[in-house]
Amino acid sequence: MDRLRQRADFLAVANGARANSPAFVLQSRPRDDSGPVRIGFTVTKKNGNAPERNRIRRRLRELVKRLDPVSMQPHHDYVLVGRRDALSRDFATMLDDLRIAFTKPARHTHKGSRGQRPGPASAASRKPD
RNA sequence: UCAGUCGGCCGGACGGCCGCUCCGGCAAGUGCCGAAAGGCCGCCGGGGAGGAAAGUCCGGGCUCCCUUGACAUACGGUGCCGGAUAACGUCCGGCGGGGGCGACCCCAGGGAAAGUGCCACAGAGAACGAACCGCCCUGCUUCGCCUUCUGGCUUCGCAGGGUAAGGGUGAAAAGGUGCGGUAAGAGCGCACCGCGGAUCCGGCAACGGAGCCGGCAUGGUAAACCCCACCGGGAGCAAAACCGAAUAGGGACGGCGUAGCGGGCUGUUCGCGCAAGCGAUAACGCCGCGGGGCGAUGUCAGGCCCGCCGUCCGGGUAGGUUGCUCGAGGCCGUGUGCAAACACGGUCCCAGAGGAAUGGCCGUCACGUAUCAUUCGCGCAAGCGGGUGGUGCCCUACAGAACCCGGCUUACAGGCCGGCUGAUAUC
Repeated sequence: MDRLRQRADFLAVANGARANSPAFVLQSRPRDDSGPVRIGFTVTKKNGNAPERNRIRRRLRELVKRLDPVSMQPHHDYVLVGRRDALSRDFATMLDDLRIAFTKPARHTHKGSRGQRPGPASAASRKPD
């Protein structure tokens, strides 16, 4: 799994499918080549000052690390857009949110319709595998 | 002990699991990604946010541009004196003014006799120095009284003059206080204070002190214009250097071909001319007796230009690499200096990311805080202070390096240390 670094890649993914969650928005886009899954992170300035933005990005990155790689579609690009709730939301709950978000845009990949499914509010803490 | 003041320091600790990034060493398929430049992959060891990394307000280094090297002008900045420094608007030590019992704190602190402007309201008057109420004198008139006198005292008013003591206005009223003086007054005279001048003494200087002289003349405002002195070329690491595609476009050479196809422009007639062209012309052809209609925003032939393939050259973009961390560097010691700081010696290498690493999730402890229980001391009591334990909260404030230094400013939970001052108590 690679990181997304070029600005052009971010712009391309931003036009793809979306899945919303209280702590983040997941954007995705299939690629033509057979490269690995790539993922990038975006936290805008309206989410807080620099230490808070750093913390949001680090928690999101840790979520992706903990997630089983199987749940992601092969040769797709993903972008996680952070929200302010990512600072305080329970980590195990966010992990469930992300797992659900990854299953969602697989059905609507081509239409680009924004699937909207908030994660379960009270999630039992699950073992992160 | 309490209150205060100044300065310095810290800004959670330990552990577990899983990671990120850089450096060094070893290993390394000629492996993977990419057209290339270039990048990625293993193991071991080590480093990895701050006192403000922030605001981007000053000063530098460095890079490029321009030449401006100097002077002048414009613009901007600085503004008591001396020192420190690469430099500064910073720092240190003094001076002057103001505040505080004091330690100590604050100061946009050059020039108002170069010039211009402004000084609201109130007030008579606010700057080529002012008489509103007063006070005083003289003349005239008038009321009353005393009287021997052409005299004296007194009341009202008018006119002329003197006056800055008193009242009133104001942020500020023309030196202040006292004594003398006077019709009443006034630096009119004198003493002290203030102000100004030159002299002398101390100090590198800002400035301070002394006696002498001057009778006071220059009100405030320069964070109003201005004057004086000093300083300043511009842009900034997204600077800049190197490598460098795809695609489009530029140039050179070669190949194929000089034919066909596609696109664009030209396209009438007559005369002269070999032609290039020049001149004339709506003037041509057909139908029609004619008016008129059609050919015609047309077409053929011909001419000119562009388009193919390959190699190379040069410029630019995406992208990549460098710049990128050894520095006016940190720590320790010695010396000089009141100090800021400087010199010498020793020692250490201490973040280098680039959609941006330095972390995520937990556990234990400490700290803080809220509440409950219990206990101790003081007290009649209400209550106050302290200890222990449980639980909850915050599980930490302000805040994230972005080329690098020196400063300034601003933000900051909580805590530690030291100097000094005042008050109280005790000896």
